[in-house]
Amino acid sequence: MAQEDLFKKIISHCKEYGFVFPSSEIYDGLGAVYDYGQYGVELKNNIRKYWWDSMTLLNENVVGIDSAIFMHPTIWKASGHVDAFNDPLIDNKDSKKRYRADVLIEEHLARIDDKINKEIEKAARRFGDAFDPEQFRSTNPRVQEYQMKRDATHARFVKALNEADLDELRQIIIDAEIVCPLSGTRNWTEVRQFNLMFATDMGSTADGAMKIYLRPETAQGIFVNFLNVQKSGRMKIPFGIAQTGKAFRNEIVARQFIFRMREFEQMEMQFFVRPGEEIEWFNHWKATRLAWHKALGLGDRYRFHDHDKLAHYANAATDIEFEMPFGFKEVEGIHSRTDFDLNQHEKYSGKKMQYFDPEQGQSYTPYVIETSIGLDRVFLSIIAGSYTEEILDGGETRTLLKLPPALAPVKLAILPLVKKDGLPEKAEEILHALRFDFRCQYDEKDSIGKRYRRQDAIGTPYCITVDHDTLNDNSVTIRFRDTMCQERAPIARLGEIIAEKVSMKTLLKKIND
RNA sequence: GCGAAAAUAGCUCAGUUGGUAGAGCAUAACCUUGCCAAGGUUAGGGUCGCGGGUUCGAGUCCCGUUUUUCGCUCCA
Repeated sequence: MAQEDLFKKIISHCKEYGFVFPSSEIYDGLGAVYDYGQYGVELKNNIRKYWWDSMTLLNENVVGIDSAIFMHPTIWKASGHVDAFNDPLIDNKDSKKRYRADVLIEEHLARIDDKINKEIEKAARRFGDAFDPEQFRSTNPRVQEYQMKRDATHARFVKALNEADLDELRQIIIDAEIVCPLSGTRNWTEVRQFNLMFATDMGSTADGAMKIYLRPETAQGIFVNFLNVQKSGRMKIPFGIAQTGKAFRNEIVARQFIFRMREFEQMEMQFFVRPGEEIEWFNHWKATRLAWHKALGLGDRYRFHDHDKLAHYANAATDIEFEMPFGFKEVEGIHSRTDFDLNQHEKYSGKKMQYFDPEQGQSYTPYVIETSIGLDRVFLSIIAGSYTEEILDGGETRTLLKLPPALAPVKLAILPLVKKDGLPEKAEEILHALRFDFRCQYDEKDSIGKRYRRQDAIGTPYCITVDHDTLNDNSVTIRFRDTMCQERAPIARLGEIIAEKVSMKTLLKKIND
C-alpha cells in the first residue's frame, strides 16, 4: 500500500471510529484544529498518564506542576519568542519561493563583505609583506564604495528592524537590487509579518488593557516557577519539573492532520543540573526517552536526529523521530539549554535565579536539559504504528489497531455468544463486576465475529465471550486481538488476568527492559 | 501565504452531450442464526462545501470563496 494511501486510511479510520474529528466540521471546519472523540480522548489521556507516571513515579527527583496558559508578557521577551516568532516574510512572484526579508538583506550584506575581503586578498597578493590591510581598506576607492553602500544599507536595515517598518524592508531589498536566488528576478511581493504567537487582551479594553499571549510552549511556566518548586519542595540539584498542557502557535502552514496543529499539547520536563554536568545528563535523558518510546512496542521505527546547527542557547540537541506514513518526523526534542533561560529571566525580572549548592558551598545558575514531546504527535505515531490491515485465510481484510494494551481506550469487551438463554444476563453480571477496574464495553448486537471486528477497529485488546458452558462451569473465553486466539479462564480470575496485561505498571516496567 | 488537485450519505465512491440523487459498507428495529465482518425484511441519513452567474432547467458549465491533500516555505 502506498504510504499516502495509508495516511488517508488512518485519517478516515480516526474519524469513522471516534478518535479524531476536524474541528467545527458543520461550519466547514477550522484550519489545523482538531477535536478528539470518545476513543481518542481515552487514548490521549492514557498516553499522558504513561508519560506523567514515567517522569514522576520512576524518578524521585522529578515533580510536576500545572502552570497557567496566560503568563506575564515580559516572559516572552525574555524567552526570545517575541523577537524570534515575528518573521518578516517576502515572496518572489516568479519562483513562488518565500524568504525571510531580514535574512535576504543579511545575506546581501554578507556578499558585500565577501567582495571587500576578496579585494583585500587580491591586493595582499600583489603587494606582499609590506601590505597593510587596514590602510588599504580605508583608502582604496573600490573598497570605499562597497563599504559605503554596505554601511548605508546596514543602517537602514537596523532602523527598519527596530521600527518594524515592513515597507522600508521591502524598499531596502528593491534598492539593493537583491534578486531571488532561484528565479533571479526582482519581482517581490509586499513584506508581511507573521506573528506565531496568538495574542489577546487581559483586563478592560479601555486604557490599561494588557496584551498577553497564549503560551507557545509550556517550558517557560517551569522556568519561572523554578525557585518556587525548589524551595517549597526542598529539591536538590539535580532535579526536574514536569508539565503537560496546551500550547498555541499560529503556524503559517499547519498541515498533516494532527502532526502540526495550531492548538496542541506538550509534555515537557526541564531537568536542572550542575554546570559542566549537562552533557552527561543530556545523554542520560536521550537514552531514557528513547526507551520510553520503544517500550510501546511499535517496532524499530525510531531514530535520533542530532542537530548540526544549534540554537543560540543550546550546546547539544537531538530529536527523536518516528517513521510516520509521510516519513521520519520529529516527535520529541531533547535539548541542552545551558543556563540561557534562567539567565534571561534573571535579567528581565531582576530576581536572582540561582541555586545554593550545599555540597559545593556556592551558588550558581543551573544548566537545563529539556525533554519536550508533542502529545498529539505521540498519539499520531501510536495510531500510525498500530494501524494494521491483515489478510485472513478467507481472503478477507481485517482492520485493527494493535495498540499497547495499557493505552487502549477500551480494555475489555464482554460479549454473550447469543442474545438468549440467559447469556446476556450472565454477561452483564461479569460487566458489573469488572467495570470498576477496566473500561469495558458490552455488546450483544450482530454476530460474534462482527463484534470481534468492531473491537479490533478500536484496538480493544481482549474480548470476553460468555457461552453456554459459562452457565455450568463459570468460565469464559478470552479472545486476543492480535492473534485472534482464545483461552478459557474462570470468571473469578478474570480481574487478575486482565489487570496484569493492561495495567500501566506493566508498560512502565518495560522501559527498563 | 503561493502553485496544483480535490470537495456528492457516517466511510469509500458512481453519477452519461446539462433533464427530479445512486451503490457498497456502516447505523437502527424485527425475524432467523450462533466463535471471527452470515441471511432476510424494513427504517433513518444528502438543499451534491458555500455564494453568485449562464440556462427553460446546474451535482454536471463559468466566476468567487471556504476547507482538505500534495509541493514550496517556516518550524526554539
